[in-house]
Amino acid sequence: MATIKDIARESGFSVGTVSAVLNNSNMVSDETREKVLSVIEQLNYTPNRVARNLRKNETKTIGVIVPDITNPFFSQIIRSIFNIAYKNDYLLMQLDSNESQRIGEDEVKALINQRVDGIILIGDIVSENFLANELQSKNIPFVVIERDYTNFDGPTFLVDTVKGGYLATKHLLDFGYKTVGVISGPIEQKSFYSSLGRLEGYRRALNDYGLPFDEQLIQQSDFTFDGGYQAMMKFISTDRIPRAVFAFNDLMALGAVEAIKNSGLLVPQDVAIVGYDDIPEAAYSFPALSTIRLPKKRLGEKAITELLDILKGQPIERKKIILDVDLVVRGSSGIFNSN
Amino acid sequence: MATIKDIARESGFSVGTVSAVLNNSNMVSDETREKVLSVIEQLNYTPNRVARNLRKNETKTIGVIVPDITNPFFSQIIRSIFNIAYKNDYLLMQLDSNESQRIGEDEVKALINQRVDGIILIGDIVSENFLANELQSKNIPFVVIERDYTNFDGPTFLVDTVKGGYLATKHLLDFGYKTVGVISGPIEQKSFYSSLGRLEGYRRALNDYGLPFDEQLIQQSDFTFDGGYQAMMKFISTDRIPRAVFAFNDLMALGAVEAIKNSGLLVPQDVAIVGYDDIPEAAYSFPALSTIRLPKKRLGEKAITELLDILKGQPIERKKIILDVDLVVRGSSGIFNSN
DNA sequence: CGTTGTTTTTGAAACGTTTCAGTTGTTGTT
DNA sequence: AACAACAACTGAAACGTTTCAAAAACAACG
Repeated sequence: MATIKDIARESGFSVGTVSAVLNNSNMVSDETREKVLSVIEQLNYTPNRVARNLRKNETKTIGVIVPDITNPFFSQIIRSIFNIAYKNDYLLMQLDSNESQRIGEDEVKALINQRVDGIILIGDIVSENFLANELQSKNIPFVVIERDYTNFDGPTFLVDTVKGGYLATKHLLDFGYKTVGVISGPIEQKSFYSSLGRLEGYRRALNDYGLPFDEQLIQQSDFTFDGGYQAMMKFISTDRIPRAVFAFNDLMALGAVEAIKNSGLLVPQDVAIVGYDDIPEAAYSFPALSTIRLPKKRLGEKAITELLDILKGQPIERKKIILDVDLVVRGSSGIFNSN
Repeated sequence: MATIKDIARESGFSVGTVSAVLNNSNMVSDETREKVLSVIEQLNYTPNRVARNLRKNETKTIGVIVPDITNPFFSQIIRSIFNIAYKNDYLLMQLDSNESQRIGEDEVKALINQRVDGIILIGDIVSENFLANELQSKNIPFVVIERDYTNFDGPTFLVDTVKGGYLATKHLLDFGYKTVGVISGPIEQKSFYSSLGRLEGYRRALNDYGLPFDEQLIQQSDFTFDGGYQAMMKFISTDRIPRAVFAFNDLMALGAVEAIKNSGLLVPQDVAIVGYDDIPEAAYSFPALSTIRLPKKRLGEKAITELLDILKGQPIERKKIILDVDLVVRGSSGIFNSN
């Protein structure tokens, strides 16, 4: 492959001049520029990014890690990140942590070795400690999406999960249901944005309607289809099946619907269901799933825009951005009133 | 960040020796190795990949381009590629061509500038010409998945689309249906693997059952949910609605199901449906969709394995690998017999 | 026709590695 | 004690750019 030296030799100018042409420096005469460009054309030369990267100490590359690239929720975020990055002449190095923190931390190290210019962590990729020691203290530019680290106050992009929980619950209560079952994800401190927040919203809605919080109505599950199925089955095996159920993600909601159907019951006539995430499946399932829609695209856009700003040298603002959510009403929550 | 020179200075050895330690050369004494490693540990040194890349003229990076990263079909392939690449110390540079050949070709150029070690093209990313002039003639190592270029006989990984079409059609014919409608994608030469092949399988099945091919029963569409909906509506507005329909992908099949339901008809009682791809939605929809399953994971694994072999210096075999498909029977094709 | 100022071009250093010919040190053999 | 053989280490070149001080070329002026 032709190098800048070949261009210099063939065109009769020095490498410095050729480089100036390549970088549109205005310190080069039009005549020279023409000549150099024509030789470049002729030799089909394209600059070696690796060499440039070494010299400029930047790679025009951003690392992105998600827990599961197969999950449409993440791939939609990634797509919006990619589009903006690409427009700004950045490419994405994209890794999948397989939902494992160990792998995730390994991957962050690999990205640092590669000298990516910045990193975007989506979801639960690394531990608080790792974040502090390997990322913050080493001054690696990075932003976080959909994970709220207690001791990190840098750029974080979240979604109003409490409001989401509130909206979903209120929607069901508005039909007149007096008890609303919950199929939650794992409940631990670190998962505030996936479970605790939604649960808080649920409590507030109950409270606003003067209804009591009943521990019995909470089934803890694991965010999978099967998990949702099992959890719903537990409800069904009970003497008092909740007539309305709020599942903390769509996959579990779909599992719950399946369980209801298999038990000879109808959605929403016997049990009304609301999910969370608005994955594409929600629209195709039958009955189509009422759910909470997150601004996935905007989440990605905000995050990459912020990261690019940081890379441009803008000081890092300590901030957590919380985006709004809304309710999407479809068939699964129906209009049946229990009064 | 510490460099190899810092390690050399601190440990009292030369850069050459430090480098030898880093590369596990056996030309260094155990004692020296220990000392060097301890300094590395102490200074928290990690080698700069960019510099190494420049010197070794390799980047340990593979570029992957898909038409739409949001499509689970592609993201599943990518995941299997990623896993194997990562195990072999390669990272993925992943781009999305937005279904546009112009963008796809642009992206390939960007990857070449970045000096990725190899490229994987999934689906219809670049034109035949571009493939020949920018990839083949420049000796860039690459493999192709799910696109059959007529003039390219290098490593290509396909799926037996004719068999897929045959299986889907035969499945419907086995219920006793005498006419099977088709909702195809765009029919053009380049799209052999998406439409023409399936159509060929369809014809063969009809033929085996002594049934005539009827042009009227083919609705050309565009692989989207809406397209499937519209196409089915056209069938329905006809005097003779086909009692069985084979849609060339699951998205169109789901759209068709929606159209049928909205017309007050039932699946599969009134119209039986078979799709193609086996996307996750197929399992969650109601009724769950019978479809043709492609070995997505194996497709990715075979492709990346081959590419890695090429990068290891193995001669490029001129070959097209065609993987097998199978039929997944679910509710949408039912067991209703029209006899 | 010198002087000054401005524009354009040059040449070499630098980025952080790997590689390899050459040097030094050690051990063994005669 | 001289030499050979081998092991361990060194030092500098090389990878292909960008950057920048310095040189060269040109223009304008008195």
